[in-house]
Amino acid sequence: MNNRRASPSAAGRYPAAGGSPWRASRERRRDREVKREAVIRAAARAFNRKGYHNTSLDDIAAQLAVTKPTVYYYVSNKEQLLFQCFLAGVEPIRAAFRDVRDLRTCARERLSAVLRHYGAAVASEFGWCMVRAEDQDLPPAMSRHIKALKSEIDQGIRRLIREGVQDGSIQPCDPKMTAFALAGALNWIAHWYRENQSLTGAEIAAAFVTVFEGGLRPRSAAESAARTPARRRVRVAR
Amino acid sequence: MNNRRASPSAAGRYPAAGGSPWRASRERRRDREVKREAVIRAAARAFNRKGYHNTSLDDIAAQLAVTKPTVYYYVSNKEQLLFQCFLAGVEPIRAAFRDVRDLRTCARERLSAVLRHYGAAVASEFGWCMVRAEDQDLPPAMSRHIKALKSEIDQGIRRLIREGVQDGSIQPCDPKMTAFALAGALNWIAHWYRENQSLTGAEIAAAFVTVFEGGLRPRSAAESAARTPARRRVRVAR
DNA sequence: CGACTGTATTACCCGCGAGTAGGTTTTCCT
DNA sequence: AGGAAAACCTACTCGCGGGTAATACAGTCG
Repeated sequence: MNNRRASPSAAGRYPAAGGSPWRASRERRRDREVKREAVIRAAARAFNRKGYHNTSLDDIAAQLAVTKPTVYYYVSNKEQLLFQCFLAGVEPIRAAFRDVRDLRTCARERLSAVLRHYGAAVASEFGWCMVRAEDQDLPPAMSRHIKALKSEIDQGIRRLIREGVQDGSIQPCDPKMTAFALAGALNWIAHWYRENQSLTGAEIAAAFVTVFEGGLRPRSAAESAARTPARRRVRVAR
Repeated sequence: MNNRRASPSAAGRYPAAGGSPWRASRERRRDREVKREAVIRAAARAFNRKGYHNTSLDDIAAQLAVTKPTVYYYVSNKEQLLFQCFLAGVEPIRAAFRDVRDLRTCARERLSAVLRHYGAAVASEFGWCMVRAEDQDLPPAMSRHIKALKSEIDQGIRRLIREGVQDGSIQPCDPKMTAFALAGALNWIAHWYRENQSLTGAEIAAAFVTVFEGGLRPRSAAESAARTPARRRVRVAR
């Protein structure tokens, strides 16, 4: 009765699937790339739902209404599969950095733009894989590659922060720690966000950016008042 | 040559261990609780290093210089082990909420205090387990328990935020999103922090709190200047 | 039509690791 | 001393899941 891991279809049965290039019509056409991408996407969704280790290749195959060897026909192994999901996840973020490079706005605004795209990417179907692809699960070569890409993004954020401090659009701060805080908050979205939620990834990212930019401490007029807050009643009820 | 998962000692060999109640001297004394806690701690460290699924009970046993059945003598199964690590991880956070409850300072300062403890807990040896214990890896009962505790903490943060907005010590904001952002940034520490790093968990948490409180946008005098930043040279070199 | 290529399947192998049965040694108690 | 209980070990079982060998079928091209 404990089916938190294996889907009931794990071994043997291969039931109907969602939207896949195979579906009911038993066409055996020649759209290699399309099908390969469908495999990656199905894997990403499964990893997202149940985690990498709790997802078998049988599960993924079942999602697509095919058998396990078919999956292996399109991808060499499970690690490769995770790796591809990762790449699909980071690409939009790298694109965000490129898009923002030529903007003439202050660094803080460029950073905000990147963070919004970042957040949207993390909430995407590849978000889980991008954010949580553990290097311990992958062979050294892939692990290095992933680390390099992650580092590139981290450095990009730090640089924008440094530029912001220089052009005066960002409060002086430690770029490293600040980058960790920002990226961490956004990465964590992958842990709790599920599709068909009230907010889209972009909206969440926007809300986060507002928090980051403004900070918790009130600004301007209200500030001095808050410095000496009303003596609070200890042990508030409820 | 690919030893990213299995330690060389996985099957058969049980080499010497670090600090454990067993060590070389073959004492078979009656300190049940001490040893049980040692098992939990060893598991936490292993999970932290290699992840839950890449850690076998043989690994944990080897860390303690005992055999797998000995581990089972102190804990019923692997899931229970992860669960215990989780509990050990959350407890300090719950304590932080209790400690702060009677403070007479403004809500923002109470929140900051909680967040500092929170960050320190995440960077502790149980941090990984607390933060990343996936409900998909655990039986429904444990999963529910974990979710309840996590929710309790989330609600605690939201409440402090609401109180802060009310007493004027925190900028008006959406408590839910703000709580997610704060907790996310701190939780993420578990992904990159390793012991014997330059900063302690508490220091990192303090740095984060500073970022959160102040926000990215400059305050006071500098602010108006930053509103119309110097036209930046597009395509900055390097 | 028949051979060839690309696509998918059935039916397997096999190792790893969770979990256990049952025996052995140590310590404690009377 | 001697027996019971606690602590620990050797030596297994067994299923899950990654991966593969061999095969069947479907289009395509000569």
